[in-house]
Amino acid sequence: MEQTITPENAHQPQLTRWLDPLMLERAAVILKAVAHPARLGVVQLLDQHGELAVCDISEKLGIEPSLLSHHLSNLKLLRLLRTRREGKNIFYAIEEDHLLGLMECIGNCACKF
Amino acid sequence: MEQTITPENAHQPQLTRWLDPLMLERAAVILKAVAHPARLGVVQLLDQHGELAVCDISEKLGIEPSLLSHHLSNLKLLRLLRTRREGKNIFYAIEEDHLLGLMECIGNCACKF
DNA sequence: ATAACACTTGAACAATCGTTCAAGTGTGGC
DNA sequence: GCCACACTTGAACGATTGTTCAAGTGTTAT
Repeated sequence: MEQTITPENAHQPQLTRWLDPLMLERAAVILKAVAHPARLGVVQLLDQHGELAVCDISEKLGIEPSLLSHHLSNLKLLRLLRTRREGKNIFYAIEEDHLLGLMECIGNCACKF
Repeated sequence: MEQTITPENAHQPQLTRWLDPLMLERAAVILKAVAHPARLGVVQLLDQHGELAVCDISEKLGIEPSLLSHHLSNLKLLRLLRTRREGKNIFYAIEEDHLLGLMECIGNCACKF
């Protein structure tokens, strides 16, 4: 049932990269990992501050340390964030720079709704 | 527990857009909507072909029409896709162009894992 | 050694999502 | 009208996620 191509309905693909089924799986895993308001908030905060202790993130986002820790470990497990201990505190920062490109795009998308 | 800013650890935010809590919610909704291998596959196919009937997508992705229909209606509900009926067929196409920017970014991100 | 702080972990439960199936609507051909 | 095709819908149920709570580890200070 595909349309026949004529000059009027000709279509130019815009994606430069073709993702095979395995890549689609991986892409979905990464998207799911950030597809949560709290986790998006974390990424945004870390972009602003570069590095933050868990208690600071907890306070700024109004999320219980325990719940936040679960969210953070999700992101760390996928190597989207990294940690550094300094005394009693553990500082989180963005590890995967492509995350910011993603955030920028989703920002553009979300602002239209 | 925030770090004091000195020239050595100074940090430049990279995001140009600040998303408030409501926007973070919306962004998460959109991300969740695409965060599935089948739905990412649909977006990719539609970028390639411009417009496709459900039976074509079903065949190309190897997904049962019923399940595919559920996925498609998710995406349509959020106005990420649009439809057009022609005879017995219903053609789907990408409605929200920002989707492609998102796909491009997630492609870059996923290829590193 | 004890206590306080910062954070993590795991189990339990609730909430959401993905999939299947059976029944439904809309369209075109005979 | 009847049938076949293309697709949608809704209910059911399993699978995955999100959240809470109580108990745990590691660190510093006294």
